[in-house]
Amino acid sequence: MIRRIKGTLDVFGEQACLWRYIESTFIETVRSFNYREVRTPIIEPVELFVRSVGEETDIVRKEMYVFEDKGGRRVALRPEGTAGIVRAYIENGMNRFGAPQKFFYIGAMFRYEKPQAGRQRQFHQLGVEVFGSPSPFADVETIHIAMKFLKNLGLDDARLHVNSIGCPKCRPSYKDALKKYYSEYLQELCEDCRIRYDRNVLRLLDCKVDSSIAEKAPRIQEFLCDECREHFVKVCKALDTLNLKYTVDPKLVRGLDYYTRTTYEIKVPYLGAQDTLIGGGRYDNLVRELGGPSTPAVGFAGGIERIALALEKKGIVVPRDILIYVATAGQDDTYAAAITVAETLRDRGFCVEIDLMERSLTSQMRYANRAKADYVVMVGEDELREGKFTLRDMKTGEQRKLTLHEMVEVLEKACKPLHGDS
RNA sequence: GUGACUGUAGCUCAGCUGGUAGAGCGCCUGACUGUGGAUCAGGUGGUCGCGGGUUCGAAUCCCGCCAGUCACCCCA
Repeated sequence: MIRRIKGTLDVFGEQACLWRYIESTFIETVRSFNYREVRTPIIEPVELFVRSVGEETDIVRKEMYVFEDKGGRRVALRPEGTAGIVRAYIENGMNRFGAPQKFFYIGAMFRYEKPQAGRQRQFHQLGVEVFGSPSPFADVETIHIAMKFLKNLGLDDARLHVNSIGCPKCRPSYKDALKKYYSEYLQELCEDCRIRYDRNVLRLLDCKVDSSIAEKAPRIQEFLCDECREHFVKVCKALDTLNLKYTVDPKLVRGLDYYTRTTYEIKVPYLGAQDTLIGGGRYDNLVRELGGPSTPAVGFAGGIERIALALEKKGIVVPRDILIYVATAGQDDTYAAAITVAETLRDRGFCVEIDLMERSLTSQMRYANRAKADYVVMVGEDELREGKFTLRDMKTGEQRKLTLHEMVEVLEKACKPLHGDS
């Protein structure tokens, strides 16, 4: 038996419905803010990620799928979405359309990691990117979208954590201060932390082995330059205006090098170690660093698998279409009539199933019940003779004989509350 | 990449100290020659994750591999 590659997922049935529900809720939400879709390639030059995500990050150092194509090009499966979109923005000269430019995307990402629940090698992200606005209102709009999206899904218990990690002007002085502080504790640090000390000082803050040293470490807020501090204050104020609850988390450091100023994460308290549903932040220098015009930007990415897990954990179910099963009882001529009935109902927008197994009426009823059909229409000899069909409400067991026209009317009336008002 | 645990029917699991497999649920059919959910009867279903070793004999013991789960690393 050929089996799927480690860390990949086959998704179908109920679960696929859940994914589609997540995606369509996301699209609905971003459309209401007038964001436009962007689709970029899954394969990109390795160099793109080395220069954007960062040479020293784990993503680039050990998690990237890299190969050489037949033309000798060094190719990577994208480990995240932002880099490709920034590349596309520059390559297509999107800045000529003015600012801001607001995009959303949905797609597969790849990272070679040890899989566990909520962490796949092929995983799926949805996200937004805003180009051209240096304003804290842009940061907050992306957060607003993220929170509203989760709320629309029913995840109103998601918790927002925000921080500012400064800019190239003020961050170095903070890093120096951290190094100075930690240099006195080098002996007490865990093995990983000694590596972090040299490679990425900021990461020392969220060590899980021993947090007591980090507790007393200098806080970045005290090192922010005036511009960064003001920016952060405005972000917090705007969040208050929108009534979005948040926690300022000075230890919130993100793993990608391109972030400046605002960083944020949205977590849910019941998913174990993989509890971050959405992560994002501002990246004011990335467009320029990749060769484009100096363009501030901000965005987030959310993990579809994790959001799906959260919804499952909370027992949130996807609203289902009304299902009508057309059952045949009798000979071949009833089947012909049943098809016509089914098709008429489909043309009216209903979701209609008909027997494909040539089973007995009893079996068809069993099937309809199992498929959670809301109504069964029975088409048999009697119905053909009378020109009226039997409509059975599977919930109440009530049934009546109706002409096709009457049946459509009854069903449309009955389904209206479930389809919403229109 | 590191550590720990797990892997028996579609699903949840039982199978004691080695004697080549069971239950519940599900699914199919019937009781019910035009009616689902309840009940009853029958039926379908498994190279015991894969490979090797020990043994007269392995689902059971040993080793390796694969996959999953949990934590770390990191992140969505």
